[in-house]
Amino acid sequence: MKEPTFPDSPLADLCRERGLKLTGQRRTIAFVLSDSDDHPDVEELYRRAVEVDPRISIATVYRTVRLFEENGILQRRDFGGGRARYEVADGDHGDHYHLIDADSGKVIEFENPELDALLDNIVRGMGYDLVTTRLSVVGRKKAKPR
Amino acid sequence: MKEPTFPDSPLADLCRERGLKLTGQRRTIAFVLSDSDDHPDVEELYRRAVEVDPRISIATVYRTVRLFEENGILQRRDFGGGRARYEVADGDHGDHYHLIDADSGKVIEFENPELDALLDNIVRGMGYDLVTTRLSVVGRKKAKPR
DNA sequence: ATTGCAAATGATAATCTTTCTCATTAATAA
DNA sequence: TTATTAATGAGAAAGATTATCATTTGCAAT
Ligand SMILES: [Mn+2]
Ligand SMILES: [Mn+2]
Ligand SMILES: [Zn+2]
Ligand SMILES: [Zn+2]
Repeated sequence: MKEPTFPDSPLADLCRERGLKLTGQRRTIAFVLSDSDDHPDVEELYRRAVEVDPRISIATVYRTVRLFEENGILQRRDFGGGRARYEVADGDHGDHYHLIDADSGKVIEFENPELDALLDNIVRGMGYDLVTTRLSVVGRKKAKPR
Repeated sequence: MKEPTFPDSPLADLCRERGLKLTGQRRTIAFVLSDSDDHPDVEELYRRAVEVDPRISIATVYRTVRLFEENGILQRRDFGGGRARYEVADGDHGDHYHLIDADSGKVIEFENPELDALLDNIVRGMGYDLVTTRLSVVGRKKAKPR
């Protein structure tokens, strides 16, 4: 029974700070997430987690992403493939949006303070406070103008 | 066998124009859709369709919304309740966005040319042509300032 | 108006993602 | 170290959507 050994990730610390029980599986999933800079779905997270510690079930991955999301540790994204995708909340960079390449499916992140402000103003103008923005744009690469 | 009788809807005409076979069921679903000004999901469309003509199955509603969407007659929306919702493409009003009331779930439509332009510019600035914008904002009604 | 045929439909099975159940295991605090 | 309480694993169940296939129907050509 070889316990996998790896350092506690920033997310594992966050988990502890929120008073959540830090189990081996959560430590593993937190490690995998901290190590990712893309937007994996649950199946992909499971694949990565199993590589770190085979003693993990997909049910636990589902449970853990839900728990982390409820605690503001993870953000759930919907890029329209039928499965939820996840990324660390407030990673290095702050709030951001996503551009999806129509042909390759590649996800490109971007920030835009003007967009932040405009959305906030629009919603305020309608008598509401902005709670969540769900925005992704699909684009097709322009042919280089010769 | 009483055939339900109702006029051909604008969507039924569109269906014919695209060369799609205009079956009784499609005529009914088109009628129901033309008659709706909200964002029904498939179950709700089925309920409304059955009221017009009981000889219809939910499988056909699923097939028809897919067909209509593939042919640009309908737009599919995702407001995050797990089921797809539909509305007529290019109805009376042009492109628009959706504000969802966080407490009631009510969907409020809005247009904003400045937002249209900004998104277009952002995407273009990243070397892409804008194909689709998927945007909905969740907001909470502001307490009236006393 | 009839006929023929490809396409659509109804009923239901299958699929896919996510959640639930429950017996077993493990994390934390005393 | 032990006791307690929550988490886990494996698989069943749920919910939405698509697929299957025998039967029906729209419609174009007679
Ligand atoms: Mn920003
Ligand atoms: Mn979705
Ligand atoms: Zn991102
Ligand atoms: Zn709308």
